[in-house]
Amino acid sequence: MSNQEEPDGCCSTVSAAPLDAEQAVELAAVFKALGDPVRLRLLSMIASREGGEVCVCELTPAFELAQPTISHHLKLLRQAGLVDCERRGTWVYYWALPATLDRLAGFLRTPVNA
Amino acid sequence: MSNQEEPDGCCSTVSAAPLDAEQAVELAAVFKALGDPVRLRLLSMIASREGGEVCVCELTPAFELAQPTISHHLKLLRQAGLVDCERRGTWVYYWALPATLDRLAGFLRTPVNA
DNA sequence: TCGTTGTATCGATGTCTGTCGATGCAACCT
DNA sequence: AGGTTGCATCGACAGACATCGATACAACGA
Repeated sequence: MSNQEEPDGCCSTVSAAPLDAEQAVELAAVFKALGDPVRLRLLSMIASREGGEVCVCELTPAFELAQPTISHHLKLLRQAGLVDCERRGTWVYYWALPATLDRLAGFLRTPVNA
Repeated sequence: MSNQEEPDGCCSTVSAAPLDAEQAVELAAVFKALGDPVRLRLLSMIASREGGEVCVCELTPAFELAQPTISHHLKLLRQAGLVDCERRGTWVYYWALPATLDRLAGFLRTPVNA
């Protein structure tokens, strides 16, 4: 099989071939989730945590924003497939989904001989 | 010097350390430019072009959108540092700026032993 | 110089988004 | 059971954004 672009579009890159409309909608939705400073900081705080998990009770006080606002941003990150969460007793823990990050990174990476 | 994070923040990654507010604003602005399907397709059409340059006259008819709308999206891509352009006679040519793409890709790339 | 073509800018408009206070739900503690 | 705490959802509102038609500007050709 060709190694330039997968038939199902799983490995296309920005500089390999023009994006079709459907793929563009999917990818843009994820990039849109990264297009806010608060969400970018939230994702970074989650992804850089040693144990891989962060309690919401640590994320909320890190911003000068109301608690519903942080919850809203976390929801958008979750809907974008960038993080996932689980309730454990009283607290809710979030962790990053590296597969989505790597997918975006692979899409943006330009060929070395560009 | 440490190779984990540069002191000026030029090489920080999402999973290396929590992003400070200022860096988050800068990066989010670029991601926001990618958070639209039309802009993502425009960038892909420009970055994947063999000669590296695309005439606007080729980009506009590829969408079912009015000409000012395409011009607006190209302006946003330019302001984000993702593309640049030059007028050459009657036509205007756009090309991608791989440095910005690579910066974003590097930011998103998670460590191999994550 | 005048008309034509390619592209950008302007102004308006409908929709989306970030933010908040109020409220609801889940889990814990006494 | 009742009170408390952590987090999500709801409804509202101001600001931002995508889109368009109209228009302006730049370059070319006759």
